[in-house]
Amino acid sequence: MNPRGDTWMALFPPLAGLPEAERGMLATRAAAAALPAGTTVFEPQQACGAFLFVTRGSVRVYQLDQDGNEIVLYRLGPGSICILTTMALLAADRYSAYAVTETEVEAVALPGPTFDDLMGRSPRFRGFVFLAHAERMADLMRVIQNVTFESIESRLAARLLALAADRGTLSITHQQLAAEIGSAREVVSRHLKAFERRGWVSLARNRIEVRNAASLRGAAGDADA
Amino acid sequence: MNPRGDTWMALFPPLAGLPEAERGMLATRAAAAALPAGTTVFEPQQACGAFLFVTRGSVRVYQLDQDGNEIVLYRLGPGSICILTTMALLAADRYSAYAVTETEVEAVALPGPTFDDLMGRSPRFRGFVFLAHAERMADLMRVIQNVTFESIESRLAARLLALAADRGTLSITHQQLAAEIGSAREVVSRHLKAFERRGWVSLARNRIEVRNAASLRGAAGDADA
DNA sequence: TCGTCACCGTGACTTCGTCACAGACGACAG
DNA sequence: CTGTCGTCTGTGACGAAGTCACGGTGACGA
Repeated sequence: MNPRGDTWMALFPPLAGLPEAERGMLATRAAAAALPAGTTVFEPQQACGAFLFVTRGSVRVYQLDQDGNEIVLYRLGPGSICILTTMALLAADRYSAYAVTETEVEAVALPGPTFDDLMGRSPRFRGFVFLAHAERMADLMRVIQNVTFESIESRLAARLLALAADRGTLSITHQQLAAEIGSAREVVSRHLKAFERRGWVSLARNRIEVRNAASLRGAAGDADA
Repeated sequence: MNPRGDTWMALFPPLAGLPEAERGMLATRAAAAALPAGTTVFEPQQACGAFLFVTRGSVRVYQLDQDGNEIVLYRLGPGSICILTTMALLAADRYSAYAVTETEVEAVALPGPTFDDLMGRSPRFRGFVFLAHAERMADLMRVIQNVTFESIESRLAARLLALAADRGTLSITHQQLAAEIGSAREVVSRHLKAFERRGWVSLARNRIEVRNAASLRGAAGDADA
């Protein structure tokens, strides 16, 4: 049923301490699923009825307003669970958030009843779920901190570094970058141009190369934490 | 032990469906507490070790940056639970949020072990807790939506209406109002002056009177949702 | 009555968001 | 190879919002 056995559990350190019986439940009741890049995983007024463990790839969760403005709230990678579907599952509430796969994503789905069973049976599993909720809550609070108190320049620098990771170069448009930090394309373009003039990055269509990460880190300051 | 018996549970509709045994646990294990106005309930690096039901009064939860800038995240009133302490209790995570009582507050505290016991025992109680988490998460997403996409004027109008409720007048400084919406005092002062010129409010030291709620509602637009 | 202190008003300036529009690049068909 | 087309990027102009500096003013106690 699960093509990779229960090895996916290794991606979730808090699950390591679960008793064998509960690991067995996870292994036998969970079903793996693969989603191509660009799949809409979640949007308002429509919920997926399972508890999802992400085992590979990346899911971007973002907010939209009615004019199409966008801001990225957080990303889910291997080892994360989708808290929006959990909320929708258990609290029947509705959010104004969207989630889309950025790459091909593999996830393990736990049926609602099994999830609830585990929540009742296992203090450790409860701790795991609460921890995940706490992390997402912290993500949202970080976003609020950034948009409210940090300058565009520092947020942009921080986000460039985060997205480039150690690859040093990234394929992204200015429009997408603006959506990352909840700003406007023109504003991002101007700041990138300024970064380029200072020799911190090189710009080309759809491509940004980080040339001086140290300076960017300095400009990032406290942004993103 | 609990001076008001278990009548406080009536404030939490989702608890109504709990079996008698679980209501009994809540009634006998929970302890009431009263906090004077201005008490710091929560701040980073320091957690209170219990699960809190607010039964009277109002708690303001807000974020600070290092320069003293402030933004209100949400309020807890009668019928709300304090999710930050829950998180701290179960996930041992730390937040950059502060919580302070705005009025005298009465709360019912459930010891950690009893909370965990109930979480394991009662699917309904789990649903209740998840619903509370979902509501706070929705609050944070609303804050993000507002600070990112809404104008100061609409946010200010919306917040004036929310704070004035139906009393029509409120005692608050421009500085506090700025903290409500995460802006600066001067900006708020200027917009209030504009509102006054339009006859929507009257201003005095420490006092704002709403004179034309309909116009304010119009200006609020989609802010606060 | 006189400081003192918090609160409020205002001008000047910077940063950011919005609008309009002009180039520039890449993919692709003919 | 070349023209076309859609997307991406650059830029000026302007309004909205944040920052800084400073002055006025009302409440309140010494």
